[in-house]
Amino acid sequence: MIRNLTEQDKEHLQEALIKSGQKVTPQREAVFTVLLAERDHPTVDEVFTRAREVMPGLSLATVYNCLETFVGCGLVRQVNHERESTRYCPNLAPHAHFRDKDTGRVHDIELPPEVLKSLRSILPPGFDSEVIEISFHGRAQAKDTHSN
Amino acid sequence: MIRNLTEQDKEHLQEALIKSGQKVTPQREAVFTVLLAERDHPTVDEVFTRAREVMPGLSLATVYNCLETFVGCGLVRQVNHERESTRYCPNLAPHAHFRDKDTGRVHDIELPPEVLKSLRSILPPGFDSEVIEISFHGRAQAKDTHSN
DNA sequence: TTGCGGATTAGACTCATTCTAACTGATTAG
DNA sequence: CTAATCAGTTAGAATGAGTCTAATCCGCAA
Repeated sequence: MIRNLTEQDKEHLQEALIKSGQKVTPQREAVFTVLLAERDHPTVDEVFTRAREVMPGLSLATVYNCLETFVGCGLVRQVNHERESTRYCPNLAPHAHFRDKDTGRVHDIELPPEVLKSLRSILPPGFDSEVIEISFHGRAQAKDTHSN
Repeated sequence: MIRNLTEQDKEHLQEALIKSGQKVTPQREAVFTVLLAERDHPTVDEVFTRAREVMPGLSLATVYNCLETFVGCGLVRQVNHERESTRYCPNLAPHAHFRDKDTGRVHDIELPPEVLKSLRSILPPGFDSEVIEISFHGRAQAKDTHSN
C-alpha cells in the first residue's frame, strides 16, 4: 500500500525540486510517494495506476511530466531494457540492473567503485562518459530463503 | 558503397542460417551485405534504405524479419540506447558501446576479459546472467587527428 | 480583482515495431 | 508434368509507448 512520505523524503523532494526551479505540487508529491512506496522499478503505467488510487483525477500526461521532472532534478533514474517500457528507479547510488527473464522483475545490483573504475578505464583517450548503464539479463533464483 | 559479400562472409552467413534451420535467400544476403559494408550500427530504416539501393523491391517488414533471423542465428547483435530505434551490430566479440551525445554515433569499445569477469563477479549468488549490456553515453573527441 | 505563468488535463498525434493476410517461388508428392 | 506444401516475402493495418497541443486550472503578485 501507499504510505505517505516521511518528513525526510518530503524535504528531499522539495529541496530537489526547488533547487532546479520547479514547483512542489500535489501531483508531484503523489508520484514521488508511489516511487518510494514500492521500489520495484515500475513503468509509467504502473506508476499511473498506483497513483490514481490516491489521486483519482491524475492524468497519464502528468505522470510522464512528473517523472521527466524528477529525472531532470536527479531524483530518479530511468531504466531501459531492450525496447520495453521505460521504468523508474529512485535508487541514486551507482548500481547495475539485473532483468529476470522469467519474472520480468528488475533487481538493483550494487556496483563497487573499483568495478566502476575498471569500466571507465576501458574507454580510449578522448572518450568522456557521463553515464554508464550496465544491465544483466538472465535468471535469478527465488531469493525468499534468506541465505543459510 | 555496398560491395558484394566476400566468399568468406557468404559462407559465414550460409553456415549460420542453415545451422539454425533457416534458408539462404537473396533478401537475407542483401541485408547481411549492408550490415557488413558499413559497420556503423545502422537502424532498421537505415538498413532498409541502403538495401533498397541494391534490391528495390525489398520491403521494410522483410528487413525486420531478416534482422530478427540474424539475431536468432547469432550473426548480429541488437544495440539499444534509451528508447531510440534499435541498431544492429555485426561485431560478435564481447564489447561495450559508446554513444556520442553530439553525433549520435555509436562506437564499439573493446571489453577485456578481466573487466568482463569483474563485472560478473558483482552478481550475488543465485543470479545467472547470459547477457551483459554495457553502454556509455557522453562525448568523444573527433578522432581524425591520429594521436600526436 | 485582475493578470501572469507554470502545471495539469484530455485527447490527438507520432513513429518504431508487430501483426495479418495475401502472394511468391522453390521443393516434394502424386 | 501438375498439385500441394511451406517458408519467406510483401503491403498495409494495427499496436502501443511516448509526445504534443490547446484548453483549463491555480497560486501568486500587482
